[in-house]
Amino acid sequence: MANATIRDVAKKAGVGVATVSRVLNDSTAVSPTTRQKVQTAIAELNYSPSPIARRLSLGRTMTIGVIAPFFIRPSYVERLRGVEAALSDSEYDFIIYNVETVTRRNDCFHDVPRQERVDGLLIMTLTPTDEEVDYFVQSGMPTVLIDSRHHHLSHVMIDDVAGGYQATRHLIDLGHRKIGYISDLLQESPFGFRPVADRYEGYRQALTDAGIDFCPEYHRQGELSRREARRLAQELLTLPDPPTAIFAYSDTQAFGVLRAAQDLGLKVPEQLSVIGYDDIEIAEFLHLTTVRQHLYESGAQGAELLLSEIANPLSRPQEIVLPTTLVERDTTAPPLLR
Amino acid sequence: MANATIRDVAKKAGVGVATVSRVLNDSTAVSPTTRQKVQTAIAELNYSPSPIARRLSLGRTMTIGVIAPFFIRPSYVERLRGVEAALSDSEYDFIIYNVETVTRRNDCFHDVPRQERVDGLLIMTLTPTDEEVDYFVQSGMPTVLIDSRHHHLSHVMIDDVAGGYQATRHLIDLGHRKIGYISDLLQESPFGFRPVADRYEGYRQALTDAGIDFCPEYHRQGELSRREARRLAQELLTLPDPPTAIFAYSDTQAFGVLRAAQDLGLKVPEQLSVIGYDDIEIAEFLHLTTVRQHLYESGAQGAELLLSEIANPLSRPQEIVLPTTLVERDTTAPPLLR
DNA sequence: CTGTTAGCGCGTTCAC
DNA sequence: GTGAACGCGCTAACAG
Repeated sequence: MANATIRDVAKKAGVGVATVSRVLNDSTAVSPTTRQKVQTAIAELNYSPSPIARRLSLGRTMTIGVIAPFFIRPSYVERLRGVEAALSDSEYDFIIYNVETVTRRNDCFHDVPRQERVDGLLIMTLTPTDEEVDYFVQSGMPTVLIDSRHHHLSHVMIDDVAGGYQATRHLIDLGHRKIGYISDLLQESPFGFRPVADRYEGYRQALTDAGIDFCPEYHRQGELSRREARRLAQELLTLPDPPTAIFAYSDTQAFGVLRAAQDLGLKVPEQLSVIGYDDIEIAEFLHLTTVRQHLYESGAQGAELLLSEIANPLSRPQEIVLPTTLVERDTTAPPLLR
Repeated sequence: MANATIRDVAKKAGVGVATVSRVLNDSTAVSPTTRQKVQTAIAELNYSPSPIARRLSLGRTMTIGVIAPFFIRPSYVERLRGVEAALSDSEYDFIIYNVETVTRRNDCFHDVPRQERVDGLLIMTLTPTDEEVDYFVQSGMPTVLIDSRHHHLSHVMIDDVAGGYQATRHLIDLGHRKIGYISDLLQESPFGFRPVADRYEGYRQALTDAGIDFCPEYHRQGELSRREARRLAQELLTLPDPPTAIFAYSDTQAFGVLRAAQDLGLKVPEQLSVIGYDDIEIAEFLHLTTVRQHLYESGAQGAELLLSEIANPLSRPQEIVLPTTLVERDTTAPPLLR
């Protein structure tokens, strides 16, 4: 009973293979009676068409490739979930290319398009160079960027400038004037992460709009980890004139800040306000005020964008910008009066 | 420059397609000079064989399916990471089938094997029924279970009985006699999760071995969520004779217990010891004593088991049992003396 | 409406 | 050693 082919079905139903193919893809009209015959034959043989043969014949792989540094940060899982949901309704499978090194990144960008393994590419956070984008375009590979941006490619962005602004603004509205910012490394992001520069820009802008001078000493950068953030926060908080509030680039880093405050015996939010970014699951548990990104949506919308691009290859690059949401919890409050 | 085929290469090198195929798969001996010709032709044409055509011809899909409720619990991501690592060295791709409902579970179990989409199946935590296992076997589909068990299928298990025992034993060794257990729903696990029953068994066994009577009142079950665990812990802690220590089925639930203690003004670990299970990332941050599972390894070893099973279909089912590790942090201590 | 036939790109017998 | 021809299972013209 292993595997019936379309020919077996055709024979059993007493029709030609093309007819079977027709009822399978209901492309052309088929007379109700023959359709019926074919369908019962299919049922009796427990027939299921071979996707591989179908793909070869169609010249399409019916799968899309998702390239991302998935396992480095919790936020990717949420995005992936959105992708999965959007794709599970379609005929497309997806295969994951996990990137944890620059070498691997380059390999993926170079090999995946030419290997005819996928009909489209979904790239998360990683930003391809102009050269690489040209390569994608020339290969005729539909490509959508999520959480990254390029003018030749459709992309769905989270408005990180606005998010950074929103976080900073919240602190300002509470009355803070001395606002520290602990961010990911701005300069040497080997993968070229957009959000790092964007959130920083939002921070600066909010300061400027409120007439607050930017104090370089209040901006610390370090590897995205709790430990490093804790160290940086410690530096910040032991300054002669320490900030009364700290905005962290990510929730993970915000937790490091919280820890530093705890180490120094500073009460949050009374003596120090802390705001994070991402709204990962634990954030709620720890009552962290943060900025929520709509990660699931970004994945889902990116996948749908790609699907439509595959269906309609000539379309112009589209841009979707997703907003962020301020989630007020218990780690921010007005500063103590002097 | 889109896509050269094997025929183009053959023509350019002035040989037959079979020869090209031979150097591609270095199956049969090819004279060094012709091999050289072919290889330069391949390089000049930037040729890359079509995986799809290859698969059709080979009759193998070169992809394996991974079925799991991935996005429900953080621990699956770690397992998946192990799978990815093991598979990225091989020629196999993998497709994720995410299961969030019982319907979806049944669809996956039924459809995936017959659709000739995959050469092998990796099933995480979900336990197929005997009937379903028969179906897999009859379909000739190599299948490996991770974190689940069946005598007809190879599987890699985490020794949850030992883990439950270990957690409970740790509490006992500290001097506790009144030990509560907050678990996932034991009865109506629609997916048939093994670990639920196993950890419970470990808990009971440790109690018995220490000569402590099992107190049904101390065992509470509820949906695996922080909120529900918090509610259950509250019940436990407001008992006339409350437990001095609580073992939680998962770290997530342990956090709910911690919260309940906080609500009631109970100091941890002085007035209440809490131990979790999983050692998810936040556990370290919150200094939770817990039992670590080797999740990454379970994924990696499962994938390798499957690969070897695909290569050698006649092999007998194998069983791999991975140990657990007690991670002592700051939420457990001896009980207060009366 | 429906059957026949020619590919899709590659592996693989078979003769040479 | 090497090339020609067939087949994997399906779709898409092209005739009827």
